[in-house]
Amino acid sequence: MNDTKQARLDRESTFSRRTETVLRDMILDGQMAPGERINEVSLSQALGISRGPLREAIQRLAAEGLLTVISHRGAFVRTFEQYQVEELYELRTALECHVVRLVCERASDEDIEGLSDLVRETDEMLAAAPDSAYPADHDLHSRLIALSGNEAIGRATLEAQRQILLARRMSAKAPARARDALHEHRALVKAIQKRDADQAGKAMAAHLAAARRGALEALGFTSD
Amino acid sequence: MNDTKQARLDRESTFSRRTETVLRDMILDGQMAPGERINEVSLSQALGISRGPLREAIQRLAAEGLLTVISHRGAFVRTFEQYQVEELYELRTALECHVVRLVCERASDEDIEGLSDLVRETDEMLAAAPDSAYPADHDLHSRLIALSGNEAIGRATLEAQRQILLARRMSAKAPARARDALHEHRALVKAIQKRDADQAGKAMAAHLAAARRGALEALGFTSD
DNA sequence: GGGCGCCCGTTTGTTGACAGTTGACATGCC
DNA sequence: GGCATGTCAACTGTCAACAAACGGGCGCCC
Repeated sequence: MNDTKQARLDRESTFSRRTETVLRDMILDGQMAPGERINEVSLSQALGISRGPLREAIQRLAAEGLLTVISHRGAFVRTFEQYQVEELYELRTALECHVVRLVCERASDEDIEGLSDLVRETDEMLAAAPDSAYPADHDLHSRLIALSGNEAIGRATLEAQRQILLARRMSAKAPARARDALHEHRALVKAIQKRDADQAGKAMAAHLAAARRGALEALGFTSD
Repeated sequence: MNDTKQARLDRESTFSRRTETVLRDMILDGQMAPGERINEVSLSQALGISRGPLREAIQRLAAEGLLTVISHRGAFVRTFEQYQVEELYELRTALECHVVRLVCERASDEDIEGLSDLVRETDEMLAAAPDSAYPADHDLHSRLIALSGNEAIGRATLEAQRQILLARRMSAKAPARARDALHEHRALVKAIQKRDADQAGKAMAAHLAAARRGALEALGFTSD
């Protein structure tokens, strides 16, 4: 058994920790609607644990920005105003534009080759099933962050991405942006291959701006 | 009683919440050394509460990156490797360089005038007491973040700043960088007054790079 | 003498119960 | 009819006790 697995088991070896990931998945999967209140008694019973570990998990998810806790009233799945969604995309822009600059400076040629492989694979998958959602496990963004090698930026970005994912749960419709996103990704990778940090940063900013427009539109917010 | 105060009272109206801020202050004030373990029983007794609320506060501070919780072993005041400190400064660079660009684009002339007033006041205070520490309540960085008007970026930056503050607790010596920082701040504000986003971003990057060097040196790490 | 395994005190993880607060409903008054 | 007040059930905040896990110390075996 390798260390990573051991460490993961250790990290999950407690009700509180396991509940945290279960709850997070429930929130992000849409099993709990934004604004919905968490009833500690019934949820803890449903999960087969007591209120203590559940409350601890709630505290962590609140610190992560997925729950809003109000004293003596309870924990609610977080809702987002338009300005908050815009702020989150701006946060991602700040972080991920810096990430691609770092990748341009630091990544090996093989790693960058892997990026274009990734885009090509996604292209083929999308050609085979044109209306499918963008395959999450082939996510270019997480790959880029991994290549940047900065765990702190990685955590911050992941948090912002999750909050955006939750915000989009407020709308039923998911805009079919897969093809557009793919084109933007291709342009982004092309800039990285040239190791042109400025151009790569602009490509990322443009990509995120387009994603933001799509999100705001899906949420019924007036996109400027 | 104004709303802000009411909201703050509400937010602090519970042992768990109050303990969170008390504990955070204890950690950042240096009352608890990095690496030190928190004994839940003795600390809860010292605070006059039970272990439940204390544990909840610990969970939130762990999510904030100030504590490290290891299953069945306890919560420890976080320690930092050199690479982690470097990552944090890189994170701040990504965030705060974006912040100053936003300020250049969005801040009013009066707000920018306020920035130079701030630098001037700090200058005078530093001239009166040359060896004093950099006055925290006149912190230019938080002012800039406030002017950017982005709460999400603000929270992320605050978290990074606090982690750096904690990391520096691992070293006794605080480098006397106040005068240098002031000069860098002045250059930064000058660029903002010209609303030159590129130059302001570069000034912020240079300022943070200098701060990073100072921090790494104080921590006894080999600065590259 | 050194290494291995067991045991026990200490500390954390979890539970169930109690107390205080909130929001909603019903009642009474203007 | 509308508004203020009182009451009540439901829920959260807190506590104290129980159970499991960890690690240090001891003795035993080689």
